Amino acid sequence: MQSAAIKVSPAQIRSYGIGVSAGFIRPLVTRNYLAGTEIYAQGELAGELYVVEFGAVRIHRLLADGRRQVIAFHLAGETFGFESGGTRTFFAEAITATGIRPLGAAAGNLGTPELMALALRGMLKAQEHLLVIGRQCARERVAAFLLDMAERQGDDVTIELPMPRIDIADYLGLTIETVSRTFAKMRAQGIIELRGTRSVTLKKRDILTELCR
Amino acid sequence: MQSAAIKVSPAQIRSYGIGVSAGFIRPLVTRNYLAGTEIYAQGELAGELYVVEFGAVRIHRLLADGRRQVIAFHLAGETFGFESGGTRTFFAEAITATGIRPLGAAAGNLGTPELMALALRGMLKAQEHLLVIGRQCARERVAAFLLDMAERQGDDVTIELPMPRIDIADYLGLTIETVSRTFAKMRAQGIIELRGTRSVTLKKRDILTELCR
DNA sequence: CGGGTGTTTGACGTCTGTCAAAAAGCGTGG
DNA sequence: CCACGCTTTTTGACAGACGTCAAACACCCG
Repeated sequence: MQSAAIKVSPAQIRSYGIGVSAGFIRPLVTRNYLAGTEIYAQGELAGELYVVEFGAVRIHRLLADGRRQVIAFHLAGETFGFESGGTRTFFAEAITATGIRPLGAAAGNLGTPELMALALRGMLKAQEHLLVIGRQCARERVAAFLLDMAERQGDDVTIELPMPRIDIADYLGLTIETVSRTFAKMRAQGIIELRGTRSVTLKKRDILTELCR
Repeated sequence: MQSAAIKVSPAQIRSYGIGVSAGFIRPLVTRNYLAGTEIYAQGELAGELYVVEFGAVRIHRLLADGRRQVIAFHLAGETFGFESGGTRTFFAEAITATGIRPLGAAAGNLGTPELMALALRGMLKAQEHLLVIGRQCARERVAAFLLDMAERQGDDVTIELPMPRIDIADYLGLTIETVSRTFAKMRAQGIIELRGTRSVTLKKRDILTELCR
């Protein structure tokens, strides 16, 4: 369980403990997933919406020959699981050790205005991502990704990437090699700093911003 | 007005007539737009949702240097104008002579379950389009586009493309030249037939389907 | 201190983009 | 109804960014 690629807080450990030990018949509030495990699969009956308690989730889809597109990443506090129709259209997997909490609402029913807003926000994100993937070069795509991750982590200068390079590549419509080379070039130019492979410090945010115009 | 690139039915002419001649103070039910005119612009205050009565609408976004991504096309009967937040995130333009009818609902408020379903459907479409743009080659993208257009036109063998090549290119994340070459190759292989530039007959739908796996 | 996964780097190929010009459509006007 | 001119589309030649294949390297965990 501690094989998670990211540090686990005491609260998260506690959550794990509950999930593992307690034997209630009613489902536990938080469900826990190990790194790399499936939350739901394409084709399944659409279930509920979820909030990420800790960890990170990737939503993706596959082509017949294995090509993969990561549709979205979801970090702590974010909601996922919206569907249009009765079945799951995508796969959802835990990237690192992850806890999620089911919302009362079903995937296709937006009961409250808050949920509607979240659904519309999800649509917007997907549509904006279309511009990135459809019309920007590798360097610009990586810049957009880094800025997006930074914004979702409180606009800190140093950000943690919970996902491996291959996920970033599949999210940006690139190959792992291109992502790696782009990171390397940005580092060489002093735009970013890499501490290990999952930690990035944005040294020249203005240049990254400029790349996303 | 007859400069529209697509034939205009008597009902459409009638609608135009009303729009042009009547001087009511209350807004007319159907609003008419000439080919190429703006329906709303990025940055505007988000208004209402619209249903396309006839014609076709493109939703798009621009980068600073003019690169453009077409997010979606909307044909007769389809609803557009969803927004997440108070302002328009994209441009909406009439492709051909187009009539749209405002729904009562505002862009950010999904009053009814029907509207929620439409919003979720829009999200799904955008997410599926991510896979096409992010992971498929030119040939596969064009195949996906043709099948999508066919499905939305009653799965007829012959489909009408209301948009010029440049819109298709910007929708698929390609250049106009690549789209043209891909069409040419498909025609040479007997997969499609082109009658004029806006009319396509799908001769071997199975091959197109196979390309989208 | 290894072994395995994940990442980086290198060499090379190719698909798509770019630039340019010809051809085809389409609307206008004679 | 046909000729003209503009726009859109097609075609061609060439270039470049990114993908592919392969190997070295780093990191993580036992």
